[in-house]
Amino acid sequence: MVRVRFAPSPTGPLHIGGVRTALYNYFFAKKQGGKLILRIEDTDQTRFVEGAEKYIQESLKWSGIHFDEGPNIGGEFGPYRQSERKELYRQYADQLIEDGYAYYAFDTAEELKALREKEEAEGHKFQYDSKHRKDLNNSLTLSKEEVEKKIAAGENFTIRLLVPEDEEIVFTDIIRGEVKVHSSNMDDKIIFKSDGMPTYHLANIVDDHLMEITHVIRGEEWLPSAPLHILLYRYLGWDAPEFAHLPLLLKPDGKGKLSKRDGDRLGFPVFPMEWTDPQTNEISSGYKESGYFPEAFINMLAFLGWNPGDEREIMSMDEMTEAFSLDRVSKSGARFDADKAKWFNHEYLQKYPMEKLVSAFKELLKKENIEEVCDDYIEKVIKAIKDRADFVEDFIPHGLYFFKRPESYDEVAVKKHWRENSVTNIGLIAEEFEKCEEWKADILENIVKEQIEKHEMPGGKIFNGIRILLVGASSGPHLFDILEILGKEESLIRLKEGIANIGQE
RNA sequence: CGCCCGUUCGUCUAGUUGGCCUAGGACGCAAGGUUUUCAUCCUUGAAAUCAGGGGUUCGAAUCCCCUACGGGUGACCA
Repeated sequence: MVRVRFAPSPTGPLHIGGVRTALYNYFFAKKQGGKLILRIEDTDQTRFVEGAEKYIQESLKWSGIHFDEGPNIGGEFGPYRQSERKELYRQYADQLIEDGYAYYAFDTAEELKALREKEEAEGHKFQYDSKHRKDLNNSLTLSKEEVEKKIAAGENFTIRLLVPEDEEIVFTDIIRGEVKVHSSNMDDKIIFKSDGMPTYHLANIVDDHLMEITHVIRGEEWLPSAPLHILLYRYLGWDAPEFAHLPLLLKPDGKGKLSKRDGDRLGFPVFPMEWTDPQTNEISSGYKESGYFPEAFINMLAFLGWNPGDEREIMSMDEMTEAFSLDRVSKSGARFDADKAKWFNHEYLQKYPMEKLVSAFKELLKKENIEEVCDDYIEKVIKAIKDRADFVEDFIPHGLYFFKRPESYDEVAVKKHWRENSVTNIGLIAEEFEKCEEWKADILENIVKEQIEKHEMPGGKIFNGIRILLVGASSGPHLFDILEILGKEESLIRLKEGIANIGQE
């Protein structure tokens, strides 16, 4: 049975790169009939952010990524918050010390910082590794008695992994193939902090093992520490899971991975939902609030680094799950494209259930103080305008005139299309409209065309003139569809009022 | 700077067992059409000498090596 996990740290809002990682884990688990676990990695108390965990859970839920186990869900392998598993980790660190794979280190953070700065000033780099550990303050250099004394005296200590001096660490990444790192390039990472908490590295390995995780699918930024994790599994005597390191999501412009700042700078959301920073009250926009459908958002995100291998692009969660495979994930980072994101939403909007669109549009109209419009009418309007909308919110700029007579007429359009004889010509057409018994688009079209021919009117100016009177601008769907939807009475009022208004100018 | 990972149209990518690739699709862009608008729709087009250079081979985007460039990482953070 395949078991995978998504393990975010609640240090702020989850950004879309994280959502994508969760998504691929979800696809992988569902495809294999396995389980998806949510684990909160909150071993750093200093970076705790109020509301972040709740935000993460809600965002994932909105995105349609559902977990089989996790905090607030439960499961046999809980608790699923590392802060609640605190007591578990120490024994494994102790076991590593006993087996000679780890050691106590008494150097303070300040001492190490000073050392690092001094070495760097001289042009060297400092690493707590096989070269330096014998000169530092730890249980490898101190006598057993001294170590015991220090610990008994309550002196702060950390536990570091004893990395072998000369060994090639090799592992296979599902996406990248064989990855090799020489141990001489690795440092003796702290696995247990002086505050009594494990570091990510230890907690991660212990939990993945205890929770019987079979595949670790995470971002590429973890690739450099994977050899360390391999070592940890080996020293603890456990089988390592398989690894897959996902390519990063890059900034739309320039260089580097997508970051929090990019969204506001370039005008698109970097987060699934809106987030208010509890410290600064700074607001970061979200896909949800920007009008994206979760289905479109997820579809767009999935295609940043993966594709089904055929030419499908619009795919449901189920279709993508069915088609998903880790060996179809690309190796290189994907640059986020805001235009394509909009396109995805546009495609979903076209197929969205009409009754949902109607109620969403109704909400928007309410804000414009337009109420008590029947659903039938709203539906007709949506059908006429939705193909040119990317978001439900676009219905307002594209369709408000169906509910509200124009209060002014676009100057540029009037100048371009309104002629002195427009008053007479459109007046004639309006008279013919009065006689019309069956108010249908094609019939109205015939009436207009007959009149144009009969009186040798300039066609383009007539069409556009009528459009301006009805809409207030020279845009919108087919003219005769507008007339039909508006209905005879309203159309005639707009024509007459409009002729009076513009004609006087 | 060290180590690791990567490099096909502006962007996302197809191409994964070398020949069907004079490199395909999508977004975006441009032009034309829908003898009326338009932010829709349709058609067409421009757009990658497959980072560069060496090999291997009858044949390489696909295999190997080098270089360049890009990215990640280098905390008692995850």
